[in-house]
Amino acid sequence: MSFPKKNSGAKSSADHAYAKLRQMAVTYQFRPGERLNEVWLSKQLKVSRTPLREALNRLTTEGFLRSSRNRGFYCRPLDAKEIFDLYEMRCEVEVASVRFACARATDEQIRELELFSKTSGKKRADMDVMDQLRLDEEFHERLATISGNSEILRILENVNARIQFARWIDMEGRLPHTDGEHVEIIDLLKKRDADGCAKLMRSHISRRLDQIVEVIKEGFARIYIDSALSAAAEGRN
Amino acid sequence: MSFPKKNSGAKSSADHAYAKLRQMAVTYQFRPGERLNEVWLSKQLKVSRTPLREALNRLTTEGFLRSSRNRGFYCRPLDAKEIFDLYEMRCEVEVASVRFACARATDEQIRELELFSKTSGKKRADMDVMDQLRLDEEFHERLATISGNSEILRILENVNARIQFARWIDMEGRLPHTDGEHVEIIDLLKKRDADGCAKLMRSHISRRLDQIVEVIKEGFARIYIDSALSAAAEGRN
DNA sequence: CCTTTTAAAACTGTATACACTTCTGAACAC
DNA sequence: GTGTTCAGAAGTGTATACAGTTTTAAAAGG
Repeated sequence: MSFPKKNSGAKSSADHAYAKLRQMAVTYQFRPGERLNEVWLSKQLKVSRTPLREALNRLTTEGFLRSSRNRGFYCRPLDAKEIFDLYEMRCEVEVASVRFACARATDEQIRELELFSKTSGKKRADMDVMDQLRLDEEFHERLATISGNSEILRILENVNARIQFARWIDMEGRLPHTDGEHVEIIDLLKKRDADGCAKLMRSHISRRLDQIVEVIKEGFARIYIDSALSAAAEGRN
Repeated sequence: MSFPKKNSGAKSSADHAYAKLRQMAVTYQFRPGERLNEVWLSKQLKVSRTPLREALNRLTTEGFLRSSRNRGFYCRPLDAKEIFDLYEMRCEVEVASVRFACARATDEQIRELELFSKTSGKKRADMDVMDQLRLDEEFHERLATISGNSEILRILENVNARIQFARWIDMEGRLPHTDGEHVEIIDLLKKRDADGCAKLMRSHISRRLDQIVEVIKEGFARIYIDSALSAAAEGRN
């Protein structure tokens, strides 16, 4: 019974293209619904169409792109309903995550999480919004890790990436009391208070759910106005 | 703003390969850890390696296969921990699903679900275990549909497929009182009793969670004994 | 015997060629 | 002007060729 060993560190063309395209898709550097030209992209990324299409296919099954027969790949729409569904999903996954962590994380693991939270709390002051957001994502993904359920982590990573743009819009200006809530969660984790954790997590996440339509509107403005400006600056169009 | 239209009905080579391979992977027609030879598979499925690899990649990101650089694709292991995580995940997703359905499904949608449940309850008697299992999956996926959250349905479809083999093993012999529980759920749905629904669903799903290790053992036996027999019958090996 | 070496075979990852579909825009009809 | 037709351009889906890696198995050495 020979199970093949894990991948080595070397990065294939397909992985390279995947990483780059994912970053672009997550941040809506493609406009919603925009068709992606494979030949053009393969020139940009300096890979041939075969590994490029591998990356595009992967991103499609992960929900970052869409595809249509004989019409290729295009950017996912910026859809309020979809973002709403993802927020709801995230809420449920996170509640489960923190409950399982209460039941299963070791004291050591909780201490590590606390250390991470404190360290990042200090760095936070001189960071831009996107970096702060990524720090928050990492906190929650570490929590999911110590929940002991790999599938929860898997889903959470996907959902977080797909709502990142909306959260980024939402966070700008209105700087969050994220840190305080993370401290509270850790305190309840230490006490192994699953119900308390769950309740706090639910309110933490679902608080801004009703703002989504507004956020999406602002999101469209960012995508179309910003990219129109930068396109003009680059002399395109 | 031109959003490309949805796919037509015609099936591409890649889709054909995907459907076939998914079926094989779900039911462990590949042995856990077994390497998949692309040239051999492409001959079997009568498609070239390009669409074949597209299908293999998709199945990998969906969790049905694994891959390793320069060593290609191989069957996912039959891993008790993974199945356990998936069962846990399913439980949380289903509880969320039925709660949302309580809050959002129309009376008409609930009636349709009830009709489906009654119809399939009658057919059940003269069906084999796998078909009964698929009927149960369809009930839960219809429920997820009327929960109104597309992401919940998306996850549930993936999880159900990935635990199908384990559930199939688990169901054989011990024929389930699934129908009765579905009726109960529908009754509580009609009363819009979200807490009742959630509680019932949780017990419905998590009941057999502690049996998983046994199920996996039996699963290995099926895979290796059955396929050894069929291989012998075919004169292979 | 068993281990090590190593050269050929097999296989994967990527590039490229080609067939078929969709898109574009000019010519034409009204 | 507006709408229609249709041929060429552009683009996607698939097959195939090729380069580099891994596997195999036979030979060599202990």
